[in-house]
Amino acid sequence: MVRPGHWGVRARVERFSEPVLLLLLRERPTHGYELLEALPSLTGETRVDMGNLYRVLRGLEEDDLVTSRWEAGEPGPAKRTYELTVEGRHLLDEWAGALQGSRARIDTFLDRYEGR
Amino acid sequence: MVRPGHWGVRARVERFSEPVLLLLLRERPTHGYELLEALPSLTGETRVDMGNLYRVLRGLEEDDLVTSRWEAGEPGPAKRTYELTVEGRHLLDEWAGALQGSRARIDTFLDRYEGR
DNA sequence: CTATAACATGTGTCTTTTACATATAGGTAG
DNA sequence: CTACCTATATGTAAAAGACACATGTTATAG
Repeated sequence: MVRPGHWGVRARVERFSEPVLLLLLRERPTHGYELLEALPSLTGETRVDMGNLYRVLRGLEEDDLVTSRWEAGEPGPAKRTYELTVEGRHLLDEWAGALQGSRARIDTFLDRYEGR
Repeated sequence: MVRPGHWGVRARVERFSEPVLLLLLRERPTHGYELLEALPSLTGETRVDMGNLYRVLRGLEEDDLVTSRWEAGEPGPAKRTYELTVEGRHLLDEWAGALQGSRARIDTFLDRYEGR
């Protein structure tokens, strides 16, 4: 991030992929690789780290925020399909509220920035 | 963060204290402790880590984004007053642009969230 | 005059989060 | 057979953040 003489600036929300995953899973059950491809359009990142993505998904499952099942009968490698639970839905709601607060703080910053 | 059975949700922008510092310093030269007290109103955090704050300030100075001088002649402990440089001003501009993008992504997320 | 508190700047270190690299395996196209 | 895409996963390093403590100045309360 800090290359000599240059401070890269990205302004990302911490752990933003988590609420994005929950949102995508609220729309329909989805498997990891498909989520991996859908994430960039929402996160704005060119690529998403797959290793961490799968870890987040299993972490969510450990806390019963999602459930998973192996998808059988389809061609290609086995897919683990994730589905949002009621608790997961609640967490998404919490994230939405927190993100509204985050947006408000960014607005405050930008208003003050544009003040001159 | 992950207490058993509860996923805390904070939705903070990564390294947000950095652009906030730059913004405050654009308004006027300020010393560390004063910045420490001014930060919470802009970051939304109840408290700001002083250790990391001073480290960020010295990091900014290393890259010539701010300059500092010891304030003499005043009562009380010596104060190191920081002042924004032209490069620092440019970095602030970069942050402002990046934060606009960040806000746009949050808006996209919330629109899709409120979609049902 | 002494203890306490507020001001002010800093270091040390652990945990959490993110980044980068690699492993494994089924299926398809050339 | 080889290369590539799909799909899931582990190992580990680096960056960012959290928590604890050290040091010195000055003002105020007892």
